[in-house]
Amino acid sequence: MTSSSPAMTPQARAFETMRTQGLRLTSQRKTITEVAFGNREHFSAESLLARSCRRNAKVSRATVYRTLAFLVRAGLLRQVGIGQSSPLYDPNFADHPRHGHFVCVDCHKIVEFHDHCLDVRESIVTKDHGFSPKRVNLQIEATCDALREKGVCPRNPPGT
Amino acid sequence: MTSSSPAMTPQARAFETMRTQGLRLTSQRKTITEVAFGNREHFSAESLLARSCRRNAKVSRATVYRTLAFLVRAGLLRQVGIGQSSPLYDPNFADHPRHGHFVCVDCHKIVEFHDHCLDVRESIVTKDHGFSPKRVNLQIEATCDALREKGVCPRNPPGT
DNA sequence: GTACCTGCAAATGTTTTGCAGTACG
DNA sequence: CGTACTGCAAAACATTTGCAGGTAC
Repeated sequence: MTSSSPAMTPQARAFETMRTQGLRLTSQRKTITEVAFGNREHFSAESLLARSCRRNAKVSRATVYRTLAFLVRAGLLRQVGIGQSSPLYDPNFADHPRHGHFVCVDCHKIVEFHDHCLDVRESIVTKDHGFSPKRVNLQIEATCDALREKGVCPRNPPGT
Repeated sequence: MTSSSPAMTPQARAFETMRTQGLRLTSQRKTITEVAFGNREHFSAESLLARSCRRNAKVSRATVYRTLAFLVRAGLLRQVGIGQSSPLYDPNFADHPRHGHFVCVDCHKIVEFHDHCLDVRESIVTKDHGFSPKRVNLQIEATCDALREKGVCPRNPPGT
């Protein structure tokens, strides 16, 4: 297992890719990458900067943007346009490239999901149109059933 | 057929909605709406401004943005984040709310498609997660089979 | 006639870039 | 040690907004 195998963490794959491309593993890139993949939450460039600075004072906005661009180019991160003013980044993309997103219209939470039947059908439809699918981006805006029926959203309990 | 029936054109529905909401039908709103729904191509705010100005000199950037926001709010237009710097707007959304987009990685063309099986499966998966789907956004980045096999993309013939 | 709408230009917010200094390998 | 990388601050964009004047109804 030398090069970027799927068994490696996205973080490790990022460092590996930097090494392979002859890019220097600076303390800034290390911090930003660790923070980006430090949890499974989607994040904005600005929040990544804030959290990176908290861990390593020597991180600037410019370097955050430059490192984000690298991670996206490397296929380890994806931008998801969830309709906000600024885009969010999805740290789970490398491990689960085919997952989609529910965006709850009620509580604005983002829930990830994956369905094999959808994958298959998407592939068939794409082929039928003379294409071969490379990357799929599926986002479903939806309302919360529990909230409508019981008045409470299980993902967003009252008193929060 | 009084209020916004599906049989009306999106343009007519836009004017109808303005009237219903007590908004004034100014020459600027008229021009911008007509240009937006004037063909089936996706467009950016900037290109909408340019084309609107060509038809009616008295159209400003601010009014274009304000009118775009209205048309999106009214459900007649949708923003599609096709990865560009600025978002594109989809004039076919009102007539075909469930269609998805192929984005050709080779020629960068956008091709619309619709598949009923996908609709059904999306709905089931959404329900399984405790949601009710309201709006679906599916974007598939793909390569052109004909280009790979024959060296020519039928949507983008050589000499273009 | 008047409230709503528009254009202008400035403000805002986000991302990019040029450059001089810094530090990785 | 040299070259790639960084921080800074300015630039480049995209979009929004306040306000004075214009216009649909």
